[in-house]
Amino acid sequence: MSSHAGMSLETRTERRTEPLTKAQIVEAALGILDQEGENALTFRALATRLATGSGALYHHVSSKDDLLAAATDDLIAQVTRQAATEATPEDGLRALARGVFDVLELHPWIGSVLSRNPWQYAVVRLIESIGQNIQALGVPGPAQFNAATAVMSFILGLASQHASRARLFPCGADQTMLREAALSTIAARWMALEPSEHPFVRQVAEILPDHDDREQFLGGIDILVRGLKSL
Amino acid sequence: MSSHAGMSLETRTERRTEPLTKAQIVEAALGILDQEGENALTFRALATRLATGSGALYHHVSSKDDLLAAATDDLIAQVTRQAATEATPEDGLRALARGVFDVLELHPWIGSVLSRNPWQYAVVRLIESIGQNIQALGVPGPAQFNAATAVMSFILGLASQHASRARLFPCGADQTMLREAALSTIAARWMALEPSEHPFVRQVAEILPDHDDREQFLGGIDILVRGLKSL
DNA sequence: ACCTGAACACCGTTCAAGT
DNA sequence: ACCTGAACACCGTTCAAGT
Repeated sequence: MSSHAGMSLETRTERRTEPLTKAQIVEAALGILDQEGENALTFRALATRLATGSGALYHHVSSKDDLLAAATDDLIAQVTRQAATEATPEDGLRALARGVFDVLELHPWIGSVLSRNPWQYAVVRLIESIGQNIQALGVPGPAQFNAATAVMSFILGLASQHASRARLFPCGADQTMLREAALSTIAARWMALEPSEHPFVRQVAEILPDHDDREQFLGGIDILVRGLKSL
Repeated sequence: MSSHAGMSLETRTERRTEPLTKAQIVEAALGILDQEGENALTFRALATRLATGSGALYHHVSSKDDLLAAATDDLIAQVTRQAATEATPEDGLRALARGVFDVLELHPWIGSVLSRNPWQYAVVRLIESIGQNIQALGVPGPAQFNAATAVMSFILGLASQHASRARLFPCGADQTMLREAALSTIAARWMALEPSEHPFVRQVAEILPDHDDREQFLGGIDILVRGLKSL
Protein backbone atom coordinates (compact mmCIF):
# COMPACT_ATOMS: atom_id res chain seq x y z
CA MET A 1 0.00 0.00 0.00
CA SER A 2 2.44 2.66 1.17
CA SER A 3 5.26 1.37 -1.04
CA HIS A 4 5.09 4.22 -3.53
CA ALA A 5 8.85 4.50 -3.89
CA GLY A 6 9.58 0.86 -4.67
CA MET A 7 13.04 1.35 -6.18
CA SER A 8 15.58 -1.45 -6.06
CA LEU A 9 15.49 -3.82 -3.11
CA GLU A 10 19.08 -3.95 -1.92
CA THR A 11 19.69 -0.28 -1.19
CA ARG A 12 16.48 0.20 0.79
CA THR A 13 17.39 -1.59 3.98
CA GLU A 14 15.62 1.00 6.14
CA ARG A 15 15.02 -1.48 8.96
CA ARG A 16 18.63 -1.48 10.08
CA THR A 17 18.75 2.28 10.43
CA GLU A 18 15.50 2.50 12.38
CA PRO A 19 15.90 3.00 16.14
CA LEU A 20 15.49 0.19 18.63
CA THR A 21 12.03 -0.58 19.98
CA LYS A 22 10.99 -1.67 23.44
CA ALA A 23 9.14 -4.52 21.74
CA GLN A 24 12.34 -5.66 20.03
CA ILE A 25 14.21 -5.58 23.33
CA VAL A 26 11.50 -7.56 25.11
CA GLU A 27 11.50 -10.11 22.30
CA ALA A 28 15.26 -10.56 22.52
CA ALA A 29 15.02 -10.84 26.30
CA LEU A 30 12.37 -13.56 25.97
CA GLY A 31 14.72 -15.42 23.64
CA ILE A 32 17.57 -15.37 26.12
CA LEU A 33 15.35 -16.25 29.08
CA ASP A 34 13.76 -19.23 27.37
CA GLN A 35 16.90 -20.55 25.69
CA GLU A 36 19.53 -19.92 28.33
CA GLY A 37 17.66 -19.40 31.57
CA GLU A 38 17.12 -16.62 34.04
CA ASN A 39 20.73 -16.01 34.98
CA ALA A 40 21.78 -15.57 31.36
CA LEU A 41 19.71 -12.41 30.96
CA THR A 42 22.23 -9.61 31.28
CA PHE A 43 22.19 -6.16 29.79
CA ARG A 44 25.52 -6.96 28.22
CA ALA A 45 24.27 -10.23 26.72
CA LEU A 46 21.11 -8.51 25.55
CA ALA A 47 23.09 -5.71 23.94
CA THR A 48 25.29 -8.23 22.14
CA ARG A 49 22.26 -10.07 20.81
CA LEU A 50 20.77 -6.81 19.56
CA ALA A 51 24.11 -5.66 18.18
CA THR A 52 24.13 -2.48 20.22
CA GLY A 53 25.70 -1.02 23.35
CA SER A 54 24.40 -1.86 26.81
CA GLY A 55 23.66 1.77 27.56
CA ALA A 56 21.40 2.08 24.52
CA LEU A 57 18.85 -0.20 26.15
CA TYR A 58 18.13 2.39 28.82
CA HIS A 59 16.61 4.66 26.19
CA HIS A 60 13.70 2.24 25.86
CA VAL A 61 13.62 0.40 29.16
CA SER A 62 14.01 2.07 32.52
CA SER A 63 15.50 -0.85 34.44
CA LYS A 64 15.88 -4.60 34.44
CA ASP A 65 12.70 -4.91 36.53
CA ASP A 66 10.86 -2.88 33.92
CA LEU A 67 12.11 -5.20 31.21
CA LEU A 68 11.12 -8.36 33.08
CA ALA A 69 7.71 -6.93 33.91
CA ALA A 70 7.08 -6.15 30.25
CA ALA A 71 8.09 -9.65 29.17
CA THR A 72 5.90 -11.21 31.85
CA ASP A 73 2.97 -9.00 30.96
CA ASP A 74 3.09 -10.12 27.33
CA LEU A 75 2.74 -13.76 28.34
CA ILE A 76 0.17 -13.34 31.12
CA ALA A 77 -2.03 -11.23 28.87
CA GLN A 78 -2.38 -14.21 26.55
CA VAL A 79 -3.56 -16.37 29.45
CA THR A 80 -6.19 -13.95 30.75
CA ARG A 81 -7.50 -13.26 27.26
CA GLN A 82 -7.99 -16.96 26.72
CA ALA A 83 -9.68 -17.49 30.09
CA ALA A 84 -12.20 -14.75 29.31
CA THR A 85 -13.76 -16.91 26.61
CA GLU A 86 -15.00 -19.67 28.94
CA ALA A 87 -18.71 -20.15 29.53
CA THR A 88 -19.03 -20.72 33.30
CA PRO A 89 -17.04 -19.08 36.10
CA GLU A 90 -15.83 -22.48 37.31
CA ASP A 91 -14.43 -23.17 33.85
CA GLY A 92 -13.01 -19.66 33.74
CA LEU A 93 -11.07 -20.18 36.97
CA ARG A 94 -9.87 -23.57 35.83
CA ALA A 95 -8.81 -22.19 32.45
CA LEU A 96 -6.91 -19.45 34.24
CA ALA A 97 -5.17 -21.93 36.50
CA ARG A 98 -4.35 -24.22 33.60
CA GLY A 99 -3.09 -21.30 31.55
CA VAL A 100 -0.82 -20.03 34.32
CA PHE A 101 0.47 -23.53 34.89
CA ASP A 102 1.32 -24.06 31.24
CA VAL A 103 2.96 -20.70 30.78
CA LEU A 104 5.11 -21.37 33.83
CA GLU A 105 6.04 -24.77 32.49
CA LEU A 106 7.23 -23.17 29.25
CA HIS A 107 8.80 -20.07 30.84
CA PRO A 108 9.84 -20.98 34.39
CA TRP A 109 11.52 -17.62 34.99
CA ILE A 110 8.07 -15.98 35.16
CA GLY A 111 7.60 -17.48 38.61
CA SER A 112 10.37 -15.45 40.16
CA VAL A 113 9.32 -12.28 38.37
CA LEU A 114 5.74 -12.58 39.59
CA SER A 115 6.65 -13.29 43.19
CA ARG A 116 9.41 -10.69 43.28
CA ASN A 117 7.06 -7.89 42.32
CA PRO A 118 3.39 -8.70 43.00
CA TRP A 119 2.16 -5.25 42.03
CA GLN A 120 3.24 -5.33 38.43
CA TYR A 121 0.56 -5.08 35.78
CA ALA A 122 0.58 -8.80 34.97
CA VAL A 123 -0.67 -9.41 38.51
CA VAL A 124 -3.40 -6.81 38.11
CA ARG A 125 -4.49 -8.71 35.00
CA LEU A 126 -4.71 -11.91 37.02
CA ILE A 127 -6.62 -10.36 39.93
CA GLU A 128 -9.09 -8.72 37.55
CA SER A 129 -9.68 -12.00 35.77
CA ILE A 130 -10.01 -13.98 38.99
CA GLY A 131 -12.29 -11.36 40.51
CA GLN A 132 -14.70 -11.31 37.60
CA ASN A 133 -15.06 -15.07 37.77
CA ILE A 134 -15.54 -14.98 41.52
CA GLN A 135 -18.26 -12.38 41.17
CA ALA A 136 -19.97 -14.56 38.57
CA LEU A 137 -19.66 -17.48 40.96
CA GLY A 138 -22.00 -15.65 43.33
CA VAL A 139 -19.57 -14.98 46.16
CA PRO A 140 -21.13 -12.19 48.27
CA GLY A 141 -19.63 -8.71 47.89
CA PRO A 142 -17.63 -8.30 51.09
CA ALA A 143 -15.98 -11.70 50.71
CA GLN A 144 -14.99 -11.17 47.07
CA PHE A 145 -11.70 -9.47 47.84
CA ASN A 146 -10.64 -12.15 50.31
CA ALA A 147 -11.63 -14.82 47.85
CA ALA A 148 -9.75 -13.29 44.95
CA THR A 149 -6.64 -12.83 47.07
CA ALA A 150 -6.82 -16.43 48.22
CA VAL A 151 -6.88 -17.72 44.65
CA MET A 152 -4.18 -15.23 43.69
CA SER A 153 -1.93 -16.29 46.55
CA PHE A 154 -2.41 -19.90 45.66
CA ILE A 155 -1.40 -19.29 42.06
CA LEU A 156 1.59 -17.15 43.02
CA GLY A 157 2.68 -19.76 45.53
CA LEU A 158 2.64 -22.46 42.92
CA ALA A 159 4.39 -20.09 40.57
CA SER A 160 7.35 -19.69 42.86
CA GLN A 161 7.50 -23.43 43.46
CA HIS A 162 7.79 -24.04 39.73
CA ALA A 163 10.33 -21.31 39.36
CA SER A 164 12.54 -22.89 41.97
CA ARG A 165 12.49 -26.28 40.36
CA ALA A 166 13.51 -24.68 37.11
CA ARG A 167 16.31 -23.00 38.99
CA LEU A 168 17.47 -26.30 40.46
CA PHE A 169 17.61 -27.92 37.05
CA PRO A 170 18.05 -25.02 34.68
CA CYS A 171 16.53 -25.15 31.21
CA GLY A 172 17.73 -27.78 28.85
CA ALA A 173 17.00 -30.93 26.95
CA ASP A 174 14.41 -33.39 28.20
CA GLN A 175 12.08 -31.58 30.55
CA THR A 176 10.08 -34.62 31.70
CA MET A 177 13.27 -36.57 32.36
CA LEU A 178 14.66 -33.72 34.42
CA ARG A 179 11.45 -33.28 36.33
CA GLU A 180 11.43 -36.91 37.38
CA ALA A 181 15.07 -36.73 38.37
CA ALA A 182 14.37 -33.60 40.41
CA LEU A 183 11.42 -35.18 42.20
CA SER A 184 13.37 -38.37 42.91
CA THR A 185 16.19 -36.35 44.43
CA ILE A 186 13.79 -34.50 46.68
CA ALA A 187 11.97 -37.70 47.61
CA ALA A 188 15.25 -39.37 48.57
CA ARG A 189 16.19 -36.42 50.72
CA TRP A 190 12.81 -36.52 52.47
CA MET A 191 13.04 -40.26 53.07
CA ALA A 192 16.35 -39.73 54.84
CA LEU A 193 14.79 -37.43 57.43
CA GLU A 194 14.35 -38.50 61.01
CA PRO A 195 11.20 -40.75 60.96
CA SER A 196 9.38 -39.86 64.18
CA GLU A 197 9.51 -36.12 63.48
CA HIS A 198 8.52 -36.32 59.81
CA PRO A 199 5.73 -38.88 59.44
CA PHE A 200 3.77 -36.91 56.86
CA VAL A 201 6.65 -35.77 54.68
CA ARG A 202 8.12 -39.27 54.56
CA GLN A 203 4.76 -40.70 53.62
CA VAL A 204 4.39 -38.16 50.84
CA ALA A 205 7.92 -38.87 49.59
CA GLU A 206 6.78 -42.29 48.44
CA ILE A 207 4.20 -40.86 46.06
CA LEU A 208 6.30 -37.88 45.05
CA PRO A 209 8.37 -39.29 42.14
CA ASP A 210 5.41 -40.32 40.02
CA HIS A 211 2.89 -37.66 40.80
CA ASP A 212 1.50 -35.25 38.27
CA ASP A 213 2.22 -31.59 38.92
CA ARG A 214 -0.56 -30.39 36.71
CA GLU A 215 -3.13 -32.65 38.30
CA GLN A 216 -2.04 -31.49 41.73
CA PHE A 217 -2.32 -27.87 40.71
CA LEU A 218 -5.82 -28.28 39.31
CA GLY A 219 -6.76 -30.30 42.38
CA GLY A 220 -5.76 -27.38 44.56
CA ILE A 221 -7.89 -25.01 42.55
CA ASP A 222 -10.86 -27.36 42.93
CA ILE A 223 -10.45 -27.33 46.70
CA LEU A 224 -10.49 -23.55 46.63
CA VAL A 225 -13.52 -23.36 44.32
CA ARG A 226 -15.34 -25.80 46.58
CA GLY A 227 -14.62 -23.53 49.53
CA LEU A 228 -15.71 -20.46 47.59
CA LYS A 229 -19.05 -21.92 46.58
CA SER A 230 -19.90 -22.67 50.20
CA LEU A 231 -19.71 -18.95 51.01
CA MET B 1 30.27 -25.65 88.68
CA SER B 2 33.10 -26.09 86.23
CA SER B 3 34.91 -22.95 87.39
CA HIS B 4 37.69 -24.76 89.26
CA ALA B 5 40.40 -22.41 88.09
CA GLY B 6 38.71 -19.15 89.05
CA MET B 7 41.81 -16.93 89.02
CA SER B 8 41.43 -13.27 88.32
CA LEU B 9 38.65 -12.13 86.01
CA GLU B 10 40.39 -9.80 83.59
CA THR B 11 42.98 -12.16 82.10
CA ARG B 12 40.49 -14.95 81.36
CA THR B 13 38.75 -13.53 78.31
CA GLU B 14 38.61 -16.89 76.54
CA ARG B 15 35.49 -15.94 74.55
CA ARG B 16 37.33 -13.59 72.23
CA THR B 17 39.85 -16.24 71.24
CA GLU B 18 37.23 -18.87 70.51
CA PRO B 19 36.50 -19.46 66.83
CA LEU B 20 33.41 -18.11 65.10
CA THR B 21 30.21 -20.18 65.19
CA LYS B 22 27.57 -20.61 62.53
CA ALA B 23 25.04 -19.62 65.20
CA GLN B 24 26.89 -16.36 65.81
CA ILE B 25 26.95 -15.60 62.09
CA VAL B 26 23.24 -16.35 61.73
CA GLU B 27 22.48 -14.11 64.70
CA ALA B 28 24.45 -11.23 63.23
CA ALA B 29 22.78 -11.77 59.86
CA LEU B 30 19.35 -11.61 61.53
CA GLY B 31 20.37 -8.34 63.12
CA ILE B 32 21.32 -6.78 59.80
CA LEU B 33 18.25 -8.13 58.00
CA ASP B 34 15.80 -6.86 60.60
CA GLN B 35 17.46 -3.51 61.23
CA GLU B 36 18.63 -2.52 57.77
CA GLY B 37 16.64 -4.68 55.37
CA GLU B 38 17.33 -7.38 52.86
CA ASN B 39 19.68 -5.48 50.61
CA ALA B 40 21.94 -4.52 53.49
CA LEU B 41 22.97 -8.11 54.13
CA THR B 42 26.37 -8.41 52.52
CA PHE B 43 29.26 -10.66 53.37
CA ARG B 44 31.35 -7.53 53.75
CA ALA B 45 28.86 -5.87 56.09
CA LEU B 46 28.46 -9.10 58.03
CA ALA B 47 32.22 -9.46 58.38
CA THR B 48 32.49 -5.90 59.65
CA ARG B 49 29.79 -6.48 62.25
CA LEU B 50 31.54 -9.62 63.42
CA ALA B 51 34.96 -7.92 63.32
CA THR B 52 36.43 -10.47 60.95
CA GLY B 53 37.31 -10.88 57.28
CA SER B 54 34.67 -11.71 54.70
CA GLY B 55 36.45 -14.90 53.71
CA ALA B 56 36.33 -16.22 57.26
CA LEU B 57 32.56 -16.63 57.01
CA TYR B 58 32.96 -19.35 54.41
CA HIS B 59 34.51 -21.62 57.03
CA HIS B 60 31.13 -21.87 58.74
CA VAL B 61 28.62 -21.11 56.00
CA SER B 62 28.82 -22.53 52.51
CA SER B 63 27.05 -19.71 50.65
CA LYS B 64 24.70 -16.80 51.09
CA ASP B 65 21.75 -19.09 50.36
CA ASP B 66 22.91 -21.43 53.11
CA LEU B 67 23.07 -18.51 55.51
CA LEU B 68 19.60 -17.24 54.62
CA ALA B 69 18.14 -20.73 54.86
CA ALA B 70 19.60 -21.16 58.34
CA ALA B 71 18.21 -17.82 59.49
CA THR B 72 14.79 -18.62 58.06
CA ASP B 73 14.79 -22.07 59.60
CA ASP B 74 15.39 -20.64 63.08
CA LEU B 75 12.30 -18.47 62.82
CA ILE B 76 9.97 -20.94 61.11
CA ALA B 77 10.86 -23.62 63.66
CA GLN B 78 9.41 -21.39 66.38
CA VAL B 79 6.15 -21.12 64.45
CA THR B 80 5.68 -24.84 63.83
CA ARG B 81 6.59 -25.71 67.41
CA GLN B 82 3.93 -23.33 68.65
CA ALA B 83 1.29 -24.62 66.23
CA ALA B 84 1.88 -28.18 67.44
CA THR B 85 0.38 -27.32 70.82
CA GLU B 86 -3.14 -26.56 69.54
CA ALA B 87 -6.02 -28.86 70.41
CA THR B 88 -7.97 -29.26 67.15
CA PRO B 89 -6.60 -29.47 63.59
CA GLU B 90 -8.61 -26.41 62.58
CA ASP B 91 -6.96 -24.44 65.35
CA GLY B 92 -3.62 -25.93 64.40
CA LEU B 93 -3.90 -24.72 60.82
CA ARG B 94 -5.08 -21.31 61.95
CA ALA B 95 -2.23 -21.05 64.46
CA LEU B 96 0.19 -21.95 61.73
CA ALA B 97 -1.23 -19.34 59.39
CA ARG B 98 -1.24 -16.70 62.11
CA GLY B 99 2.30 -17.61 63.11
CA VAL B 100 3.60 -17.37 59.55
CA PHE B 101 1.80 -14.08 59.10
CA ASP B 102 3.28 -12.57 62.23
CA VAL B 103 6.78 -13.76 61.55
CA LEU B 104 6.58 -12.26 58.07
CA GLU B 105 5.33 -9.01 59.50
CA LEU B 106 8.34 -8.84 61.79
CA HIS B 107 10.89 -10.19 59.29
CA PRO B 108 9.64 -9.38 55.79
CA TRP B 109 12.79 -10.69 54.13
CA ILE B 110 11.68 -14.25 54.95
CA GLY B 111 9.12 -14.03 52.18
CA SER B 112 11.70 -13.81 49.43
CA VAL B 113 13.86 -16.49 50.98
CA LEU B 114 10.97 -18.94 51.20
CA SER B 115 9.77 -18.36 47.68
CA ARG B 116 13.25 -18.32 46.20
CA ASN B 117 14.04 -21.78 47.50
CA PRO B 118 10.92 -23.82 48.32
CA TRP B 119 12.86 -26.97 49.13
CA GLN B 120 14.80 -25.63 52.07
CA TYR B 121 14.24 -27.24 55.43
CA ALA B 122 11.99 -24.47 56.73
CA VAL B 123 9.51 -25.43 54.03
CA VAL B 124 9.71 -29.10 54.98
CA ARG B 125 8.85 -28.04 58.52
CA LEU B 126 5.77 -26.22 57.23
CA ILE B 127 4.61 -29.07 55.00
CA GLU B 128 5.02 -31.55 57.84
CA SER B 129 3.03 -29.38 60.19
CA ILE B 130 0.30 -28.69 57.63
CA GLY B 131 0.13 -32.35 56.66
CA GLN B 132 -0.31 -33.60 60.19
CA ASN B 133 -3.19 -31.21 60.74
CA ILE B 134 -4.78 -32.18 57.45
CA GLN B 135 -4.57 -35.83 58.34
CA ALA B 136 -6.22 -35.07 61.68
CA LEU B 137 -8.90 -33.16 59.81
CA GLY B 138 -9.97 -36.42 58.20
CA VAL B 139 -8.99 -35.65 54.62
CA PRO B 140 -8.80 -39.01 52.80
CA GLY B 141 -5.32 -40.41 52.08
CA PRO B 142 -4.92 -39.78 48.35
CA ALA B 143 -6.09 -36.18 48.63
CA GLN B 144 -3.79 -35.31 51.55
CA PHE B 145 -0.84 -34.38 49.41
CA ASN B 146 -2.90 -32.12 47.17
CA ALA B 147 -4.49 -30.53 50.18
CA ALA B 148 -1.19 -29.89 51.95
CA THR B 149 0.32 -28.39 48.81
CA ALA B 150 -2.68 -26.15 48.36
CA VAL B 151 -2.33 -24.74 51.86
CA MET B 152 1.43 -24.49 51.41
CA SER B 153 1.09 -22.62 48.11
CA PHE B 154 -1.38 -20.25 49.65
CA ILE B 155 0.96 -19.45 52.51
CA LEU B 156 3.98 -19.05 50.23
CA GLY B 157 1.97 -16.83 47.92
CA LEU B 158 1.02 -14.55 50.76
CA ALA B 159 4.60 -14.65 51.92
CA SER B 160 5.91 -13.25 48.69
CA GLN B 161 3.22 -10.60 48.66
CA HIS B 162 4.32 -9.40 52.07
CA ALA B 163 7.93 -9.53 51.10
CA SER B 164 7.31 -7.28 48.15
CA ARG B 165 5.51 -4.67 50.14
CA ALA B 166 8.42 -4.62 52.54
CA ARG B 167 10.67 -4.16 49.52
CA LEU B 168 8.60 -1.25 48.26
CA PHE B 169 8.78 0.50 51.61
CA PRO B 170 11.92 -0.89 53.18
CA CYS B 171 12.16 -1.30 56.94
CA GLY B 172 11.91 1.75 59.08
CA ALA B 173 9.97 3.72 61.59
CA ASP B 174 6.20 3.49 61.75
CA GLN B 175 5.14 0.24 60.14
CA THR B 176 1.38 0.83 60.25
CA MET B 177 1.81 4.34 58.81
CA LEU B 178 3.92 2.95 55.99
CA ARG B 179 1.51 0.15 55.28
CA GLU B 180 -1.38 2.55 54.90
CA ALA B 181 0.69 4.78 52.64
CA ALA B 182 1.66 1.77 50.54
CA LEU B 183 -1.92 0.60 50.18
CA SER B 184 -3.14 4.10 49.32
CA THR B 185 -0.51 4.36 46.61
CA ILE B 186 -1.57 1.06 45.11
CA ALA B 187 -5.24 1.95 45.40
CA ALA B 188 -4.67 5.24 43.60
CA ARG B 189 -2.82 3.47 40.83
CA TRP B 190 -5.66 0.96 40.45
CA MET B 191 -8.30 3.67 40.38
CA ALA B 192 -6.48 5.31 37.48
CA LEU B 193 -6.81 2.21 35.31
CA GLU B 194 -9.12 2.12 32.33
CA PRO B 195 -12.62 1.55 33.82
CA SER B 196 -14.31 -0.83 31.38
CA GLU B 197 -11.41 -3.28 31.41
CA HIS B 198 -10.86 -3.25 35.19
CA PRO B 199 -14.25 -3.30 36.92
CA PHE B 200 -13.20 -5.65 39.70
CA VAL B 201 -9.83 -4.16 40.50
CA ARG B 202 -11.26 -0.62 40.61
CA GLN B 203 -14.03 -1.79 42.90
CA VAL B 204 -11.52 -3.43 45.21
CA ALA B 205 -9.33 -0.31 45.20
CA GLU B 206 -11.99 1.52 47.20
CA ILE B 207 -11.78 -0.92 50.09
CA LEU B 208 -8.04 -1.42 49.82
CA PRO B 209 -6.65 1.43 51.97
CA ASP B 210 -8.46 0.47 55.14
CA HIS B 211 -8.52 -3.28 54.93
CA ASP B 212 -6.83 -5.58 57.42
CA ASP B 213 -4.09 -7.77 55.98
CA ARG B 214 -4.22 -10.19 58.83
CA GLU B 215 -7.97 -10.61 58.63
CA GLN B 216 -7.70 -11.21 54.91
CA PHE B 217 -5.03 -13.81 55.40
CA LEU B 218 -7.00 -15.72 58.01
CA GLY B 219 -10.10 -15.39 55.83
CA GLY B 220 -8.25 -17.09 53.01
CA ILE B 221 -7.23 -19.95 55.27
CA ASP B 222 -10.84 -20.38 56.34
CA ILE B 223 -11.93 -20.70 52.72
CA LEU B 224 -9.32 -23.39 52.22
CA VAL B 225 -10.27 -25.26 55.39
CA ARG B 226 -13.92 -25.12 54.36
CA GLY B 227 -12.96 -26.68 51.02
CA LEU B 228 -10.83 -29.32 52.74
CA LYS B 229 -13.58 -30.42 55.09
CA SER B 230 -15.93 -31.03 52.18
CA LEU B 231 -13.56 -33.68 50.82
C1' DA C 1 42.22 -25.15 61.94
C1' DC C 2 41.07 -20.77 61.45
C1' DC C 3 41.47 -16.17 59.79
C1' DT C 4 42.85 -12.11 56.62
C1' DG C 5 41.93 -9.15 52.90
C1' DA C 6 43.31 -8.46 48.30
C1' DA C 7 41.87 -10.24 43.94
C1' DC C 8 38.64 -12.33 40.54
C1' DA C 9 34.79 -12.42 37.76
C1' DC C 10 31.00 -10.72 37.48
C1' DC C 11 26.60 -7.37 37.94
C1' DG C 12 23.08 -2.98 36.85
C1' DT C 13 23.44 1.59 35.79
C1' DT C 14 25.45 6.08 34.36
C1' DC C 15 27.48 9.35 31.40
C1' DA C 16 30.74 11.87 28.50
C1' DA C 17 31.50 11.57 23.92
C1' DG C 18 30.18 10.66 19.48
C1' DT C 19 26.60 10.47 15.09
C1' DA D 1 17.29 11.72 19.36
C1' DC D 2 19.77 7.89 19.65
C1' DC D 3 23.77 5.21 20.34
C1' DT D 4 28.58 3.79 22.18
C1' DG D 5 31.36 1.65 25.49
C1' DA D 6 34.35 2.82 29.17
C1' DA D 7 33.73 3.75 33.97
C1' DC D 8 31.46 3.48 38.56
C1' DA D 9 29.96 1.29 42.49
C1' DC D 10 28.89 -2.49 43.84
C1' DC D 11 28.27 -7.95 44.46
C1' DG D 12 29.49 -13.34 46.04
C1' DT D 13 33.25 -16.12 46.22
C1' DT D 14 38.12 -17.67 46.15
C1' DC D 15 42.72 -18.16 47.65
C1' DA D 16 47.57 -17.23 48.77
C1' DA D 17 49.44 -15.82 52.78
C1' DG D 18 49.55 -15.47 57.51
C1' DT D 19 48.73 -17.18 62.86
